[in-house]
Amino acid sequence: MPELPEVEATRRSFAADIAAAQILAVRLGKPLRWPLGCPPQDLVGQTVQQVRRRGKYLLLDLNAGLLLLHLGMSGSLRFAPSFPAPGAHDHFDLTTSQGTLRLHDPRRFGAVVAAAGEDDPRAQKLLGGLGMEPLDPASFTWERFAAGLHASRAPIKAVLLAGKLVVGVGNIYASEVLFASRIHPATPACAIRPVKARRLFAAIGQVMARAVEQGGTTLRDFSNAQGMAGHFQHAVQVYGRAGQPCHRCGQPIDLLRQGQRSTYYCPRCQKI
DNA sequence: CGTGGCTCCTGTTAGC
DNA sequence: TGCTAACAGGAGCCAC
Repeated sequence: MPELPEVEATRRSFAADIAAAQILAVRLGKPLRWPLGCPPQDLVGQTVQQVRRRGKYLLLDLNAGLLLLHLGMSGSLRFAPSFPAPGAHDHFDLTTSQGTLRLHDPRRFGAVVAAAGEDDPRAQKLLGGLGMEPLDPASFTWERFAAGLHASRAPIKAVLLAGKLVVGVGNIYASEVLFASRIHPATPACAIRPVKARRLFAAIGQVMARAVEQGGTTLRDFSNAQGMAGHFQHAVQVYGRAGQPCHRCGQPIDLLRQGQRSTYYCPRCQKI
């Protein structure tokens, strides 16, 4: 579910509400992808200073540490004054003086990890190799992007998903930005012509920004921490549209599988 | 070292 | 209707 726009929409939907809140209790459900890494009691009494995002990770800055949250494939957060008893897929509750943050994650690919700070090896292991932030002009520059493309012979779709060059682009948005820039998903990154590379660079920034404005994409069940669905699914051009006509040329959208993931593209508009 | 494949887990859907 | 298999929005790890 959650790619950068969904994670950012989630962040914005509760960051102000939880700021300066004191942690009163921590409840863990079934194991997530990684263990929390400290006794839950160690978090009690700490204060949540702010909520940041790095790639698809949410970073809760505590007065004496850092809490990293990842929503994996099926995770979602909710922030509310109180909750009913936890259901089978509610695996983490952070009760604070200003409300409770609850992680719901049926597939449990998500994670909550405590670290001393961003330089803590536990945090570095997760954040260390991450690429540029597409919504941050200071980070996401054409020069670095072009150099990154030049350095890889892997299919551009795989390069986008890997998150080493640019973060936050998942399976939905990879299809969308490649369609927007008219690049075939299997094109080796280093073989993309400058004109198309320029278009891709621009499309990543624009599509991600637009999707955040729209509150993310709700294909099935995504909602932000206030329970509100996103709207970007109405702007989706190719993802999930196999067999339906291309919005640009009318040709049926096709689907190809790359590394167990499907990519949607227009065979006429997106040539290698 | 770069690259591609496998894997974790559970719910939903397509197909017989 | 019921069973089975394929597939799903992520990404670390392991072999080549």
